[in-house]
Amino acid sequence: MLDKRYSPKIVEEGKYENWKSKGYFTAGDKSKDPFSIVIPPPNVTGKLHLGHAWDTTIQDIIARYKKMQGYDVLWLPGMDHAGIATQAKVMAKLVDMGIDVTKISREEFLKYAWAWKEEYAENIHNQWAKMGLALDYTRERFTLDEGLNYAVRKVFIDLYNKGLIYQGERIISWDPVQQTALSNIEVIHQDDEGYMYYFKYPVVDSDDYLIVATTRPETMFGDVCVCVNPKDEKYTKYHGMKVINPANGEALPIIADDYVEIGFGTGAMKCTPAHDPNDFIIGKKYHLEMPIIFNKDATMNEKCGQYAGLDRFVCREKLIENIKKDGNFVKQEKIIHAVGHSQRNNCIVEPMLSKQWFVKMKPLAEAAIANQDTEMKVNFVPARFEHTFLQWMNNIEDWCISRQLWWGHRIPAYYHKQTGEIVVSMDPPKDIENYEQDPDVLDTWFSSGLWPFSTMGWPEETDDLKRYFPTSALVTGYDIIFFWVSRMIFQTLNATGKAPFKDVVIHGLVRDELGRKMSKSLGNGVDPIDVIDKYGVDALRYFLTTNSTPGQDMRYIDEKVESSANYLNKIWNSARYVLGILPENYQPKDPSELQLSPLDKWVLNRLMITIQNVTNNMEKYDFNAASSHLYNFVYDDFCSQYLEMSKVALSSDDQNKKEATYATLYMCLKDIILLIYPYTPFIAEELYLNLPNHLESVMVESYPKVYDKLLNDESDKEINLLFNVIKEIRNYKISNKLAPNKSLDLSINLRIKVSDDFTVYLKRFTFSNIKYVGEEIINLSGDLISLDYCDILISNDSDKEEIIERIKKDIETEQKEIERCEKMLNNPNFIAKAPQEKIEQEKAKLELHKTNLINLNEKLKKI
RNA sequence: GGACACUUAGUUCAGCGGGAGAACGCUUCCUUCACACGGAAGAGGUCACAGGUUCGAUCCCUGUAGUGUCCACCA
Repeated sequence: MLDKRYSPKIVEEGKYENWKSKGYFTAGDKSKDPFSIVIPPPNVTGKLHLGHAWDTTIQDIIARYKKMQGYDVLWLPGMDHAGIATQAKVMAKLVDMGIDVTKISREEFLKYAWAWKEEYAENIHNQWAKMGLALDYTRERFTLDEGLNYAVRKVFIDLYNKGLIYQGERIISWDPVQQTALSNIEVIHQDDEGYMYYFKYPVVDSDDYLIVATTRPETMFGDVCVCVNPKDEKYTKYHGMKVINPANGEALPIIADDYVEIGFGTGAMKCTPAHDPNDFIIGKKYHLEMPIIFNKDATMNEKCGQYAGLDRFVCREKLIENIKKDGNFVKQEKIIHAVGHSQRNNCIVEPMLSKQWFVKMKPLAEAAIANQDTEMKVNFVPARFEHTFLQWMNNIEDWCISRQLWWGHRIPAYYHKQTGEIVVSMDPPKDIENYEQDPDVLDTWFSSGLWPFSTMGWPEETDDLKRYFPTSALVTGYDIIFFWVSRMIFQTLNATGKAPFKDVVIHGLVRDELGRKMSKSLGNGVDPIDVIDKYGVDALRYFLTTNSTPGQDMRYIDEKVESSANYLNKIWNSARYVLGILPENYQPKDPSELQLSPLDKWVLNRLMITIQNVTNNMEKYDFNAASSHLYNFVYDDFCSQYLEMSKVALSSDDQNKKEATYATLYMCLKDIILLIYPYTPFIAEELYLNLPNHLESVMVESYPKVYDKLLNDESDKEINLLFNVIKEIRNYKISNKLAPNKSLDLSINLRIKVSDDFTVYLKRFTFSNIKYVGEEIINLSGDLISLDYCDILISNDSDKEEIIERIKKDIETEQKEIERCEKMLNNPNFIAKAPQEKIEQEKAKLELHKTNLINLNEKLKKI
């Protein structure tokens, strides 16, 4: 017997461990069709947040649903080493421990980093278990493990040999805190307040000067020329002359190039090729020098004279002071401009000329774009995110993949100590003592881009690779379409010739109650574990996956989790009731072979429609829509109507009626449990195991099917009428200020055939005394209620005033409806152009409302 | 400067070419035999604004305003 209240803690106890130990999560049943998902590997840097909980629950729902449908489901777990993020955290920890990180060796550091990884991996495992995720742990991978490292090297070497990876000196974004290069998308452009400074650049051998503007005066030490537009008449006379750099007194040539826009700013632009991407292009074009003026920590280097060693921003202030003293300062204006910040530590990044490894993106991007017109097309859900992907692919620049870090995949390039010759190969050169390996590691996203196939053993033709790759679906947030989804697509196409997955299911972000992003600095984050402690994991899962439409953000609202828990309690109690009703050792029977009452037929039809609707929406990954169909069935059809009304049949002596009711109750309850199960596996398992005649676990059940035999709406007319009559009578009592259980005498005129049960139910649920049922009304004195298929005369001797008011109100409503119908039907265009079906509908409505009006008027007369 | 989303009940959100929905909150009534984490009844919305297409628009199209997100090297 179930407890009176659903208590999540008791229900959850031990279930996950049991499922895991029984091997339900392990893929490999060759008799079935495969279905595979790889988890977006979480970073080993911290706790999982609500976003992870959402993302993984969606996957869990898909995995459990597909397994019930008879697929051999592989959901492959794993984690990401998360290069910069992890290295920064480990370094910080070492500093806390009092270790001098400037003296630590690469090998020592990696030892600490691996220990860190072990610790955090355990946290993540615990959280996955709490969430109830059906992950196949026998196939778990880590982006830095040996097999994946092999795949990474293989891809790197292949791309290198194809000429798609090259080493080059280019302007990259430099993170001076981590002291590493970053890729473009690791830089976040933020609108910051700043100043535009205007300085005089005196013209050599002249009293004239040019005015040049800049937001970063400290880069003036790297200036190599001043550019003007050749057509700019203001400056024609200076072509071929030189100006003095007010920062260091050096003479700079004036170069005329139409890159400079006339009329923009002062029309004269300073050019710093080593520290600005545009200036770099000019520098290359004119073969200018490209002096680098920063140290790796973004302090000024020896090229900056008296400013050497200063922080860049301190230098800026001092330099401005000195230029003012020299009389070359013109003005400064406050401006808002986009400044690049490191995604990881928010420091201001510095564009810097640097030798790095790059992936040549154009050919890879073109292949990925072209693939969208083939049968291997990646199907984005919702579809609009395909545009996001294509747009990025169409505008992509080469990808800087080398990072000056230790924690990551070491680049398989070796430099000859004497000749400098580069060898890129899987294994170190034989005479390794003459070589030095590139100290850099690869961007984290380089290895995560291989995740869908590297996890399955590629480049070996493993059984898993053959069976589960390409994967069936991928679930992730829209915020990492660029970082990850796109890269998986072009990397996988390039390495395997196949697209990595069929469907990409994109969800939004979890926000706080006020719609703000959850962040550490705001302190508005919600820990999933706290929510689970309060409401249970099933309520959290249900809340997360049913409260937003696909691709849209969601707010975390505590009350909504609570209401999810209430829903589960409702299901719990309906199950408690049904299980209490069913005879001991009940053997389920096929309802279609029993003598079903109209009520049984009605609810089974509703159930079939519900299964259909839920399944259709599950297929579309629309969990909000799917769940609301089930929700409505549970509350309205099953609990409010069928459960209550079935009590009549159960109290009768008719054994056939009872059997039909048992079978119907059993089927409804079981299917509700199975339909809710992918969302809320713990409570579903608990209830399932309490069902008579159950299998060893809900995890080996199959998904409910629609039985055509049970799908018919014959009984709908009668049952809907019954509900309407009951509702009318209840309303009647309220508007006549009668007690709900007050007995009333009724005379009923029915215009459709109904079963004998009709009056039985009616009596019981309205406490009525039914005097007459037939095709006309006997003459009781009282009030007439007219419905679609029947009229009811209620004897009543209470206050007439209120009744008259009510009838008048009803008449008004009917008149309005008639007016609406007539307006439509009198419109010749409507008759000519609207579909016939619609016209018939309106005609029927008009007739009905007219009849109602006549009846109401009669009623009014009688009073 | 581009792109995408959003604007519907007090709040959070669904929905849809043909009489506006849910949850929470609110009002009234009910401890009745699954559930008071419940039941019954109810109040509450010119579906942002303006045009257009259509027999018919909250829904489709265009524009406007507001909100949010992403992308973008402009000195």
